[in-house]
Formats: sequence, structure tokens, C-alpha cells
Amino acid sequence: LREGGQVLIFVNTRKSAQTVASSLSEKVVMLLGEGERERLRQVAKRVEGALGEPTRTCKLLAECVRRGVAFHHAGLHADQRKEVEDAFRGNLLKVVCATPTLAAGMNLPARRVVVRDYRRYSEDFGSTLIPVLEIQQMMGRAGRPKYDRYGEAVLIAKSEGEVEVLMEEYVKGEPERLVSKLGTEPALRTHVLACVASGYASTVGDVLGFMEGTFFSHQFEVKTMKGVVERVLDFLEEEGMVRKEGERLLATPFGELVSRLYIDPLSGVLMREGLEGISKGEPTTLGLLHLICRTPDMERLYLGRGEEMEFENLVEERWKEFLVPVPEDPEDFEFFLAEVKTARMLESWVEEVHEERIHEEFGVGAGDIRRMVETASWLLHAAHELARLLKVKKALRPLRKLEERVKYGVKEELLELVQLSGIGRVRARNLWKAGYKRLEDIKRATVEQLASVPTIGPETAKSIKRQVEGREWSGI
DNA sequence: ATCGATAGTCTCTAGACAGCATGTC
DNA sequence: CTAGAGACTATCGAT
Repeated sequence: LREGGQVLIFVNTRKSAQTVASSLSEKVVMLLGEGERERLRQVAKRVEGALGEPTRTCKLLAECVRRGVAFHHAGLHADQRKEVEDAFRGNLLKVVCATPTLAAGMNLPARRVVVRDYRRYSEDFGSTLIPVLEIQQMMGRAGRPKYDRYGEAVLIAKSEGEVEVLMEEYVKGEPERLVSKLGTEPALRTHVLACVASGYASTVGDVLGFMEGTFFSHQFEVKTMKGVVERVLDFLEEEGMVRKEGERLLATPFGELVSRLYIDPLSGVLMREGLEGISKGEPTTLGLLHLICRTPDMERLYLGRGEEMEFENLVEERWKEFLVPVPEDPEDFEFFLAEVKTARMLESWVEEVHEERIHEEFGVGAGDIRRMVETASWLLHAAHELARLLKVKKALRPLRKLEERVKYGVKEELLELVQLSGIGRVRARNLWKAGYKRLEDIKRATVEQLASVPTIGPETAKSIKRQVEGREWSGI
């Protein structure tokens, strides 16, 4: 750092990224000039205000940034990530401590890279060695073309004895071969169905023929795959996505739709099961959200040990809302609770709970919320299409509305206002509070009146005024 | 009764792709 | 392919 270089540190958890950044910042701050401090204060201010009210994470990040250090992981708000990346590129931040977010894809080099961890926890296997490919990818961030004559990467051994092993394995060692994932059932379900639905394959032989042209068959004998492909086809036939006419394979309308929506066929099956389970009355928000939270395409929140009771109580109170029976088996029930927690988080989002509150209550970062919201709206779209095909009429409007509500994070009453471009959950609520509840109300208002609403400036006022001319709200 | 040092126990853990049609605050 | 950090708790002795 004293020579004007920068350091990128890779660690294996978000928490570590934050702790290391925070403790290093106490040293780094002493190397900063007054000009830099001033500019960093500005970055820190933007980082702190990325959400409305700053969360603990926002405050910690801002504090680090003021001292020339930052942490970076996928839980951060997109704006915060960008601020950190830009300030590091501009040589304003001296140290960035990151999870593997920065290793691949993004171009963010530093003169020196420190790889602190070479193990990472995985749910299936516990603590495992990070692949050579990935460690080398991190080390490959060392050295900025055009700025540095060289780069340095440091891989830290926890003891003297490990030094040689790490050197052989990670520094001199070859990265692992890339391995095709097509051989797994979830992948095969999707692609075998696509083969048939797209009309590419009309017999089992065609499907196997397709497999022969893939990277998978380049690595493994397709023969080993034959059994699995047949099992997958059986599954698809059983679930009514593919039917056989003698030797011929045909996709059913259900199968074609599932394939076009690009959801896991298993998600399609689960959605159908839930939709068909709708008995009397319209499905509720929680019921529909839980339905998509059950699918393998949705990421689920971690259910903490101390949270079980809370969600058990919730299930007891609102069991009528779920579109599938509450599982009896204790292990299945655990999974169910995690699905419910995830659904509850999304429900808070559409009830306009502030992001910082969701962050505190559910233990998800702002970045996580946006990512999950994105996925949820995609799956609600898919569920809506399926409900239309399956003629589950009672679910159509609720799904359509919920998809829009999830996209914007608003209660139903604001759906009309968020149709305007430039108006999201915050501005829509401010307009509503100021008495502008419908497009009609905006039509009647003057630009000056609109501009006096908090978070609405003269430009936005003009823009929405222009938009409402000649526009009618036809409802959802 | 209170404090606090210490050892033992429990809890938790990276990232990101897809539909569709355009842009948040 | 199964670790390590940090929070939490029980225990015990000193005051």
C-alpha cells in the first residue's frame, strides 16, 4: 500500500469479509491523504444511504470506506457494490475484502491478491477444498494491465506443514477438468423435455443421438446415460409432459409450456399440484408465494435454530392458506418451515415493509432481496401461464396481481401508480399519501402540485404528467 | 449475592442462471 | 469432499 498498490483479499464467508475489512481499516486509515479522506467520505455517504434507513451492514461498510477499505459480497445492494467497485478502480479504496463474487466475470484487478481461505463449507459435504480453478481465478486478479509491471498473489497456509501441499496443489497444480453437469437428473429433465418439445427429437433414439453431440458424451460414455434418460422420459410421461405413440415421442401442451417457460419440470409438477389443490375461494398471497417457494427453481432462506418456533406458530395460525398439505414427517416439516420463511419474506416485501426491516428480520442482505424478488416474479409469471393452461380460473387474477406486486414490492392499491415509469414502491407510496391515488388524480393535478410531493422533483412530475395524458388504467 | 475468567457447547456458512419487456429512487 | 469463527452458557472460585 505504501508504494501506491492496492490489495484484494478473498475469504470464504460474508461475515469474514466484513470482519477482516473492519479490522484492516484501522491500519489502512493511517496511510490516507486528506484529499483521499474527503473523497472517501463522499463514497461512504452514498454507500450508507443506498437503502432508505441504513442497516448495520450499511453503517459498517460506510465506516470501513471512510478508512479506505471495503467489503464486497452478494448480500450488498447493487448500488453499494458498484460504489465499491468504482472506488477501487479509481484507486480510492486501498483494500477490498471479498467473497468469490469478484473472482470471475468482473474485471477488478489489484497489484496484490491475498487468498486467505482454501476451504469452504458446503451444505452437502461440509467443509471442502475450494477447486484449484477457482483459487487460480482469484489469484489471476493480481496485476493491473497497463498500471503494474507485475502482480503478486499470496495464498495463506495455516501452518508450516501445509506450505508444500498448497504450493503443489494450487500454485503449480493444474486446474480440474471441467465436468459436464448434464448427467444429473434435474439437468436431464429440462433438456430431454426441451429435445422433445422443440421437435428436435421424436424417438428415444433421437434423444440419445442429441446426447451424443454434447460435452457430456465427450467425457462419458453415452451408454451409461441410457438408463437415466429412460428414467427421465418415464418421469416426463408419468407427469403428462411427454406422451408416447408407439415409438414416437410427443410433448403435451403442458410439457411444451414447461419447456418454454424454462422452469425445471419438477417445478412445473409442483405448481400444477398446488394449483389443482385450490378448493374454495381465491388463493391467498401467502399460499401462492409458498407454492413458488417449494419449487427447486426458488432459492430458500436459511431457517435458524431459534426460528423454528416462530414459523411453527405461523403455520398453525395460517395453515388454511397453504395450497398443499402441511407435511407430517419431521424432516419434511423442517423443509416446509424454510419454504414458509421464504414466502413470509416475500410477503413482507409486497406489504411494503422497508428493505432495512426485512434485512434485520430475515437475515437477508439487500442484494439477496432483489435477487429473490427477481426469481419470484419469474416463477409467478410461470405459475400464471400454467394456471391459464390448466384453466384454474380462480388463480389467474391473484397470480397476475401478485407478479406485479412482487416486481415492485407494493400493496395492491399501488399497482395503478407503479405502472408509470419512474415510479416505484417509494414514490408511489408518497404520491398516495399526498392524495394522488389513481392515474385520474394525477391527470387533475398540476406539475407544480406533483413536484411538491417528497421524492418527486420537477422532472419526474413533468414525466408522469406526460404519461397520464391519454392513458387509462384498465386494471389487472 | 455478584462478578468474571475459563472451558465447553452451539450455531452458522459463496455465488447466480432462467420468462418477458423495459427501466429504480 | 466434514472446518473454524464467534456467540452463548455452565461452572467455579474470589470477593
